Amino acid sequence: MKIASWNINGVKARLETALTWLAQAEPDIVCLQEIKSIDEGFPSERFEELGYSVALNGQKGFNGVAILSKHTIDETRKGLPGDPSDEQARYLEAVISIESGALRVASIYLPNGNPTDSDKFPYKLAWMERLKDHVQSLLELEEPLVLAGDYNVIPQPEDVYSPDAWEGDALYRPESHAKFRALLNLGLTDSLRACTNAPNLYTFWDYQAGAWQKNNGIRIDHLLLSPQAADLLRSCEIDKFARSWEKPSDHVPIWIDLAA
DNA sequence: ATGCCTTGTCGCACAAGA
Repeated sequence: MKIASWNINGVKARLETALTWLAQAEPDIVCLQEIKSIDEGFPSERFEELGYSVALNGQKGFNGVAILSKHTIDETRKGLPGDPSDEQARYLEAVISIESGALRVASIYLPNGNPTDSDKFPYKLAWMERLKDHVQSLLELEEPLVLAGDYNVIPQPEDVYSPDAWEGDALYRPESHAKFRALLNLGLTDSLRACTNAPNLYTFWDYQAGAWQKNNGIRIDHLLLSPQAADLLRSCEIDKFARSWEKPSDHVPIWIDLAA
């Protein structure tokens, strides 16, 4: 069971690139972020032609998350509980039928939070608190759970080309680290770190300043697992090659293989 | 130094991203 996460930075601009990667990588389930489209504008047919069912939580112009699955999607949840006034489309959860039972998957686009002196930073921290509360309730189900997405958090110094350059940034602030650790401390496993402690493994390279050419990357896309999912983890890989393609997203796909 | 790209929006520049 191959499960991927990919911030595609616009589904319309990235459609052919995404289809090419899907045909080649053949993931069972894909969590997409930043589709930048309303549900009605999402080219679902193109993905259905490849055998995927599509679940969406779209938004006009910004944000927007999706889940593609070759297995049946039984139910979905759009948005995190805890703030009815939050209209940003950043969370989608699906229960997917697999041979061994049910697998719960979430596609997460955690707020960036910059600039940190604006209301965007407290929004990020509050969103992380809501995510933690919701995940805590999901863990009580004691089922395989995969929380996949763009977390906009650089977990550790070894996850960034130059920690000094990110000092003070919302992706690297102590408050962001504390919230991310609190989430992990519920009992989640960071898939990549369960498979390797190698430094300088990145999932994002800025379009600007030759970041890709200089390998000035950061690791901010993560697949976090419940204990029942972590027990099934076989491998975790980053498809770095996708960043060198024409018209690339600034993020690349990261995926896990589960023994399920 | 928030820019040096890239995307989407009814755009003829701008916000947002990270």
